[in-house]
This record gives sequence, C-alpha cells and structure tokens, in this order.
Amino acid sequence: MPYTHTHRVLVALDCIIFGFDGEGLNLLLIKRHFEPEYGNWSLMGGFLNEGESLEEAAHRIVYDLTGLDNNYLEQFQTFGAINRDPVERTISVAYYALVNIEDQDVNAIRLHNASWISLHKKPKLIFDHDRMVQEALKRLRTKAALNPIGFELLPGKFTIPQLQKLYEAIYDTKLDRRNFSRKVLSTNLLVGTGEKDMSSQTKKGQLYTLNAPEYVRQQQGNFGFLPELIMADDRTMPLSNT
Amino acid sequence: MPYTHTHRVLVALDCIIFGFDGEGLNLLLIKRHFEPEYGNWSLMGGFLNEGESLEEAAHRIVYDLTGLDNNYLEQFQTFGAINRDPVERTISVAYYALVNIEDQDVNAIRLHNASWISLHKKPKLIFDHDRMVQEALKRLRTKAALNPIGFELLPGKFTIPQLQKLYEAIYDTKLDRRNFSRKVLSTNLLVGTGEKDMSSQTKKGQLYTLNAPEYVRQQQGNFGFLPELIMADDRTMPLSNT
DNA sequence: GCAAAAGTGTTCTTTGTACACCCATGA
DNA sequence: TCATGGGTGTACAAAGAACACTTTTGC
Repeated sequence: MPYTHTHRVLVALDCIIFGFDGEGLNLLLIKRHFEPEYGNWSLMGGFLNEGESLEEAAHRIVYDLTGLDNNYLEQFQTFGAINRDPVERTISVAYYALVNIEDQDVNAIRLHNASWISLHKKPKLIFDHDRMVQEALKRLRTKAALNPIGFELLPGKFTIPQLQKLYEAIYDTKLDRRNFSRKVLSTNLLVGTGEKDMSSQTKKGQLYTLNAPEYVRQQQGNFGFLPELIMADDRTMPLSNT
Repeated sequence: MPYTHTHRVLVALDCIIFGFDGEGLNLLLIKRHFEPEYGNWSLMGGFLNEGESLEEAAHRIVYDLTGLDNNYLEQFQTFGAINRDPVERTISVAYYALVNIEDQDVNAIRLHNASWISLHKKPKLIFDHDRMVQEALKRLRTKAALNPIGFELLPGKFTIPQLQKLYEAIYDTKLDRRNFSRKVLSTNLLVGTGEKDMSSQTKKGQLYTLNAPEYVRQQQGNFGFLPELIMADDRTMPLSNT
C-alpha cells in the first residue's frame, strides 16, 4: 500500500566529469542533439530508472559516456528549484567524476556528441548546469585538499611535476616546486618505479605509481599537499562565465 | 508537454536537528505515533510538496517542529537505495540543522511527540536514519573545522569556555583551555560584552557576542579552532549504536 | 655550452603544543 | 581558606615558506 501523498516527481542525475590533460582541468560536455535546448551545451545526465539506486544510475551515466566504470564518483548536491527544468518539475542529484583522460572510450564520446572542454573556456550550459559545475569545483577543491583523490585524474604512472601541475590546475594557483615535492613524498603515497618520463624534452623526471594500500588507508583520513588554506571556498573560480 | 520518461518517485526530506545543552550534542527525534514503524524513533521528515523547492521544504519541516525559522540549515546528502523505505520507493534529501536550544518552541515539540536526546544515547532509528545521523555528524565535523558555524548552536551571549565545551562535544575530544582561548580570540570573531556569566558557580567568565560582520565575512572562508586534524572523517563516532 | 626543467638542502618564520602561574568566586 | 574554574604568559617543537645550488637532457 503506497503512501497517500501524491506529489511524485522525476529524478534526474547530472554528472560533472573532470579530466586533466597535463595542463588544465577539462569538463566532458555534450552538445545536445535533442529537445529541449537543441544545440546547446549541457552536462551528461539522465533519469533515475525503476529498480536502480542513485549510485547505480550515476555510474550508468558516466559509463555510457566514457566507457569507464571504475572512476571516482561522488554525489555532492541535489538541486530542486521549482523551475530549474522548464519542461517539467524535476529534481537533479548531481555527482562529480574524476576520470583518467587516457582511458576514455573515444567512440562512446563521439557517439554522444561530447567533447572535452577546458574549464577556462566553458560555454554557457543549459538549465542550472553552470551552477552545478561551480559547486562541483568547490567540492573538488575542498575534497582534494583533505584527501588524496587527485591521482584519479592521472595515468597509472606519473611524475611529481605532473602531479603538481594537476594541483595547480585544481586550485588555479602556482606552487613551489621544492616544497611540493617534499610534501608529497613525505606522505608515503608514492612509489618510485625507477623509470623516467621519456616524453619530457629536458631532464626526464622519475615516474611514480600510487602506493595502493597506503592510498586506500589514507582515503578515509585527511592530508594536504597544499600550502596554507587554498581550499577556501570563496576563491574566484577559473570559469569564463557562470 | 512533460517528459516521456515515466518513473516518478516520492521525494522525502529528513532533517537532523542538532542542539547543544551546555554539555553535549543532542538530536531532536520524534517517537512516531503513526504507521509505519509506529512507536519507533525517527528523524523529523516529510514529503516534498508541489510548488515548493527543496530548501523551502526543509525549512518548513524544521519550522514545524521547533518554531524556529532562522536556523543554520545545510543539505548534505541524498539517500536513494531502492528499498530504503519499505512502503514505497522514496528518495530522501537530508539536511542538518543547528538550532539554539533555548529558542525552541516547547509546544511544537511536544505536539510532535519529539524529544532532545543526547547523541551518546541515540536509540535505533527507523529506515536508514541511523546512517543519516552518522553522515550528518561527519559533515558537521568537517564543516565546523573549516567554518565558524559552531556559534549557531549557542545563545547570543556565551563565554569562551562554553564555546570550548561545544567544540569538545562536536569532536568528542578534550582541548587545551589556554590554547583554545588564544586561538578563538585571534580570529577576531568575538566581541567582549563586559558582562559576566552569572550562572557560573565559581569565577564568572566574560560573555562574548559574535562580531557579526566578521562572522559573515568568514563564513565563506576557512578557519580552524582545532589543533591538528581532528576533522579526520574516520574518527569514531560518539554514537551508542549504528 | 646553454636553456629548461628536475632533484636536493638549508634557513627563517610561523604555528602548534605543553606547560606554569595567578585571579575570582562561593561554600 | 580551599576547591573550582577562568584568564594570561612563556618556552620548546613542528610545520610552512623562501630561497640557492646542482643535475640531466636536447639543441
């Protein structure tokens, strides 16, 4: 016997998919080829199906677009303004995902009319998606300052300077090379492979991998690569608009 | 013209209402006098109505129970497991509220069959409400470590030792009196009133009020009263069960 | 050899932490 | 005058930040 309360609404899920290309943070966005808002840019989303939890639906959506199913995926906020979707009352549970851009399924992405777009060049998005991106970035900054999740955006092997570039992108700032290196190594999260980064044109840095057990252990704890409190959540966003 | 997608679900809101009684953190819980789960303990909740945003619905729910409408209220997670509500598929958007226990509307509370219960003595709650409390506390800890929101739980005038007791309750720890005092005063968030706390049996401490403009300014920023990283989110919870 | 980027070390400053001591109050 | 709790100071330890120097590589 169901509840007598009658107001049932559509539940959407929208995913802010972050990728890192070695220089800056990118978003995976789709150019809609369907109504409403045909031709405009949007986050990847979908509706909650029967017999599917929110987590499962979010995974499905990210998997459909990227072909990846082992991403970092975190729910961060639910948006429920009355007219946020002009078609019909819909509430949207928003997730952000961190994906390694090298592992993506290029065909799936092309099929959905999607592109990686630099955060600095983000176009205007439909509905309240601009705000979703802003909130996702805010959350990513707080989270990455306290937990070692940045690695999710990098390939399996990476150099410390590459890791630094990533953090500089997330916080839109410059960090001191020497202090950063010392701080990262002191966490015991990295294991040197002895290999060198052959893509470099100058001195080839050492490639590291994650110390997996230590990584899992520290996922629950807190840490910080960052000097001072860069994680303040009123810092200006590296967005071209909002 | 609505979307063709057909799966529309009930949207509930559940509120974890925190109060501080001078000694420990308390939750405002209701003993249900209706089905399902008649007679069992539950968070205060309700369904989303037509023409009402999520924020508005959460405010309504807290207001109904406490008579207060100027609380700190923050959405923190949406729960959507398939069978989380045995009656019917329902997703629940959870909020936590910080209220000043002295301002409550005692009649409204009695009317709803509600009671303040110490976090340490929390009974088993219905559905997934235990987990909601756990997650709310985790969020409160992180938030209070970075933002000066603790004051929301105190009366307008309070002493520094009272504030310390509050933080000790939130983090279930002991803090050094002298270091705490120095740290708090250095934030410039407090203004001495010159008055003394006449309720004390021994030396009467000075009463302070919030430096309101500074408080608003620092709401967006970050700060920390706490030594070290007490905000680690894997610390044991001061809950009697879960 | 030179420019560019990686790797390592050292100093100074700031912050955190652990204390000791004095003061105000009521019983 | 004693027990309890508030208020202030100081000294040592740890962490953060600034900065100099060396090494590797491609041109």
